[in-house]
Amino acid sequence: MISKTDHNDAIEAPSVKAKSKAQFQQPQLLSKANSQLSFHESMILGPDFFQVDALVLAPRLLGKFLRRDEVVLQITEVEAYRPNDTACHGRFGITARTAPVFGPGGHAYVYLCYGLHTMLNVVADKEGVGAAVLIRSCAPIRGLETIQQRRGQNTEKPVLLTGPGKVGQALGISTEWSNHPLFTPGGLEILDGPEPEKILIGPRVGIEYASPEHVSALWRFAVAGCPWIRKPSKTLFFREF
DNA sequence: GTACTGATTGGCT
DNA sequence: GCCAATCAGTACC
Repeated sequence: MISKTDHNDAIEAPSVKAKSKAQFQQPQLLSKANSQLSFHESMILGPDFFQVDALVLAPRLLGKFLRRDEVVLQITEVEAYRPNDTACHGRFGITARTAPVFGPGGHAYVYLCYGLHTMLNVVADKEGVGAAVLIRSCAPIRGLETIQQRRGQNTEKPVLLTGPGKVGQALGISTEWSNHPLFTPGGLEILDGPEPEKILIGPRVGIEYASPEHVSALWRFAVAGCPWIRKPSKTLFFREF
């Protein structure tokens, strides 16, 4: 089920595919990018979109839009976390913190990392599975002033949301947003967006504690040729779809 | 109850 | 490249 949400721009179903080859702009061309990536024509993605294996959902989330009020971000880098994955928070089983991970796909899972950073995940797969996709990086599309205020940046600097902590900060979310549905209008939403032309894959970041096969698993996905990706990009390489 | 750690970031050398 | 910040969650006694 897909529903239209944008109250101001109630246009007919957009030709999302037609825009799918839209180029991702350099930071200094942000204003131009805004006019080209017409997120406002996009529709909210329904629960079915999310209720697939995290490895399937992760690359599909690239290019999609995250919206909270006036702030709109475009997803450029993600990581998949799966059941029986020694790097997944679900490995602890259902706890107060991880309960949303085991809920039905399409909800947010937000947790605090290092006591300071709020990390946004999109819960994947069916209820009870325990899978999620971490949103690692985003391109800012709308609400630059709000983002800069939240990040304490001056307006001269480009807004680079190249890391999960920065994404959470730009959206202004806290752990209270954990378990929030992403497929209902209002609050935090995920909207359809253009598919990236090429995708990079590589190993996930910061999970050295996991078992070797999970440390080396290529479950990190990023939009190729896009500046909003956490470095080092050496660990990422092309994957043709 | 206490101890340890982390899906990070930004500043300093 | 190195390291401190900062605290909820988990493990263990």
